[in-house]
Amino acid sequence: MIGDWWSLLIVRNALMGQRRFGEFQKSLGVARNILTVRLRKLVECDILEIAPASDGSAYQEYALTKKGRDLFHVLEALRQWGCENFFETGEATKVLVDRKHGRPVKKFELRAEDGRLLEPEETLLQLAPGMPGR
Amino acid sequence: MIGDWWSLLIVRNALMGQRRFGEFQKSLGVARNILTVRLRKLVECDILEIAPASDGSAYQEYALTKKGRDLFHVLEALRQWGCENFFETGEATKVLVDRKHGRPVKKFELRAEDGRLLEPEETLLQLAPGMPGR
DNA sequence: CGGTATCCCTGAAGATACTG
DNA sequence: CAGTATCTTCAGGGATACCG
Repeated sequence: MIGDWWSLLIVRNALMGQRRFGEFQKSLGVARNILTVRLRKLVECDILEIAPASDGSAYQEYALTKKGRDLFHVLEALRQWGCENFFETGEATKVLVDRKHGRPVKKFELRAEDGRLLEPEETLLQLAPGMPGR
Repeated sequence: MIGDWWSLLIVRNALMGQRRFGEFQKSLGVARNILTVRLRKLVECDILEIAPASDGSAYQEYALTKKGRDLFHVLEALRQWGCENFFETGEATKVLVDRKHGRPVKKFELRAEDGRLLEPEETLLQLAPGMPGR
């Protein structure tokens, strides 16, 4: 249900308060057709539910259900794992391996678009260009 | 690092005590070439490390590092999420949606190969045919 | 704004044969 | 037993055009 590229990121952003199609689309940079399918699947799985727009506009919103909010613990465990194991030494590096043979290619640091090295707490939101979840 | 189809399942099985190439291969049913690449990547990421075979055979084993063992918390959060949200009512169902449009196709139950309905604690090991992790 | 429909491409995974 | 090399398939994702 949440093993694909985007679903867990959508849930994460929903936990941060996002509710609208356009919010998810812009914050994640996901293609709109994909987002449509992911949102529908999450609704079908009872992780999100459709709610009337809170701002009175004609559109709908996507709200987390209990099952969806419960995923916080998974996200939090993942976040902690990342923080403890990749930032305690101060190095925010990412391992790159050759896709075919799994051999190391290079390691690079996670930097913001302005070149600044990212702090741990930022990396949940700001990821390297080309990675999902920006 | 662990977002692909197999890596987290390999770590899970490693947490259950598996250490050998062949053990992972048989228990997960993953293609051997893929397993090679995944194991190498996990080693490169410092989640697994290569150790001499404990049984004295000429081969090596894959042992979890601290970073790898720390993933237990992620797996455990995931397991609990699954148990609480999909088994508290007694129904072990899986949602199937159309890949292209995300619309519901059908729901089916998780059954063992003999047709018996699976208990929650079994589903971490026994998944429906066609799913990874068997 | 919030989608839907269509086309295309890539890369993840599988099958299979071979090897030390 | 534990891989490696090669080929193939296919689902996931992206781009784009269109719509109410």
